[in-house]
Amino acid sequence: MKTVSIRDIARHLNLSITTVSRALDGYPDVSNRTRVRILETAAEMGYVPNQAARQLRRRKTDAIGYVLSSSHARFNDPTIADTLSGLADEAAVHGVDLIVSIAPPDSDQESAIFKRLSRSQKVDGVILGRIRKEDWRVQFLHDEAMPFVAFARSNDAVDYPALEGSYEYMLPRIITHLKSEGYQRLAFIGGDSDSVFHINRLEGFKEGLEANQLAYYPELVFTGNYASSAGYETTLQLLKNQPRPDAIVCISDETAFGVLHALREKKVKAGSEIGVTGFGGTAESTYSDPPLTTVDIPIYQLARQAVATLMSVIRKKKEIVIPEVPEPVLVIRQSSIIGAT
Amino acid sequence: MKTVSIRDIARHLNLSITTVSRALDGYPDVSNRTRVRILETAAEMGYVPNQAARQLRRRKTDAIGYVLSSSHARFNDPTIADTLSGLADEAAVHGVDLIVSIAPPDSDQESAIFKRLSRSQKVDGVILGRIRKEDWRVQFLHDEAMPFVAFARSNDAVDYPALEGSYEYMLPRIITHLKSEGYQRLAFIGGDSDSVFHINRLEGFKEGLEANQLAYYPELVFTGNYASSAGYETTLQLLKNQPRPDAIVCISDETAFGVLHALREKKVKAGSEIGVTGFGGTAESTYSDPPLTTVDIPIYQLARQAVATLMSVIRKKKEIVIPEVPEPVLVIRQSSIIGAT
DNA sequence: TTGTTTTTCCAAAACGTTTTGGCTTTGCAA
DNA sequence: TTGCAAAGCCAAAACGTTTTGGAAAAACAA
Repeated sequence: MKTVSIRDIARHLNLSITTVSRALDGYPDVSNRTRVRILETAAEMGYVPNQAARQLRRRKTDAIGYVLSSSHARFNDPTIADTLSGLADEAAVHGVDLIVSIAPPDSDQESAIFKRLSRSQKVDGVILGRIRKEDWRVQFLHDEAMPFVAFARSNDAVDYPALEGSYEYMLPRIITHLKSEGYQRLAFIGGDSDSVFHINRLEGFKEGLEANQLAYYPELVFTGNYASSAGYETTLQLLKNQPRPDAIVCISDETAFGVLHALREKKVKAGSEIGVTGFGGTAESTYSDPPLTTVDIPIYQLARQAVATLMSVIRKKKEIVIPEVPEPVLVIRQSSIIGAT
Repeated sequence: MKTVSIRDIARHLNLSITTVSRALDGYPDVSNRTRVRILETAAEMGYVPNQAARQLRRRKTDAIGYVLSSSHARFNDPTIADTLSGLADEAAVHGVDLIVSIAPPDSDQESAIFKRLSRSQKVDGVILGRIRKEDWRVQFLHDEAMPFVAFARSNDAVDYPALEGSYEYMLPRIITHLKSEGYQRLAFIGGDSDSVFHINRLEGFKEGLEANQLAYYPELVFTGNYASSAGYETTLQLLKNQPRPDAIVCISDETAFGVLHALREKKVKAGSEIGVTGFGGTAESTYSDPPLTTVDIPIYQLARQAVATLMSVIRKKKEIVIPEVPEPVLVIRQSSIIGAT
């Protein structure tokens, strides 16, 4: 905390603080000899620029924000680790800090956080996760002229950079696979009904059914919470009624784990009796019983790209190139194979 | 981004910026009438104090830092979600920001991050996770006089506030339970060998054996990575040799899941043939096959308490009270019951 | 030589707060 | 009336940078 400022270096070398500042910033109007002297003593004295002063003067913060939705976090969402690693890693690449907050979706806290983030100039930009169909955050940030990038696109009438992170086009592939295995009566367990992920993936589910000439049963479509509990409880319900579905398509791996557990408890064979698929490609999907058919989503990459895009918006690159998102992969395991043990 | 400053308010009301500042900060030397006027126009004009300016002047940042260890994150550690929610929630309570970075343990990046954090005055304090036996970070932060709190205590000769988050005393209880079930030959799959969690829990394991008059087999003790893969691979190894252990104690639930999967693959009945226990109490432990005996750790609470403690250090409370950490609970499920199906 | 350009440096202002050390004005007591 | 205290307000300095707009010195050109 014994902090050395640019002024100390200047005094120490009998130079002006202007020259020291400019030397450190690499301006050409300081001779090589003095530049070297300055760099050396700076290093030697352990100089690190004071962020607050720099921010105040430069009028930017070199920080970006990410607000976890707490429902999200509390349920131990496995994506959170990958997401944060990606965000933090890429932020480091660009030399900016990552400020993480947490709030329930559409809560007062959430709105307070976003107001503070933008108006008190805490961050240069924001990453938006868990996009809702109508998302007040995009309108707000747009109005505030605060740069942002989203993991998916909402329905708001605002043009903004968004990754296509819902991967709804993978659902038809899942369904084609299920049909080829002989499953016919498909259920769907989704997320909260206003999340874009849920809406898009449900849409993909319907399209998949249609493309495969399978019937759509509205009574077999459920909302959930991305967590195991939704899968577990919904499945218990589902098993009570006849006719049963013969396959359950889940919006997340976690949900699918809950389904598997319920089936096991009710002595229904996952795979041979009822097919189950997840979405996400968590490490545990390899180790479940039976191993889970899922879509392997490159969340870590996605997060990195979100930050990369945001930085190009902030730094006012001429055109924002939204980087290609790596293709997800359908991983077929025993949970969706009728001939499985 | 059209930002309104304290000066705007002053001009608008024909007052000095001093008065406005003092009114907003609640000083007594401003009349009630003007205070109200100021508060009203401030709200009306949407004033939010500029953080950088405030930090610069007040010489504190109202932010705390947390550095994820990336090996940690990449393996999809389930504790990360709870930890971060706890940190972020409690940070919000105290009105401070949480800055999250990521770096591999003992790497150059890690040292660069900590240097920047402390010297450029980005944060008022730091939370330390994944404590190592000899942890350079505690010496460093101590030398820099940067406040910090750790989730567990290292061996360094420095006095600092640390929670007792390794809960090694729960291991004897696990072992007593295992013994009472009739298991005798116990294996242990841990974490990285220099982490305090690993060391303490292994110690607890040994003590538990001794207390229960069970033999300690060094060849049955393994390091790992807290993730499923370690459990899976170690178990495959373990099953090749005779005599086998009849129970496997794991340092984390994830590790235990890997163990369960390996056992299933090799047609060994978890529970009746080989007992398995985890540590952590993840939601999935309820849903595994068989359900996993584990120790339910209040990670979220622990994280909150870490922040609370840190804030009391920062705010220079006379004495630092390290809050009581809620008691973990041993949850016994079928994975460690011999009579189980 | 004089004039011109280039190189190298710097004083001062600015960013938006907080804080110090007052200065007026008012009210009250003597 | 004077003296004094309290209440209410403010100018200016400070925090540590960056940036503007030169100025002095050196190098070069004529």
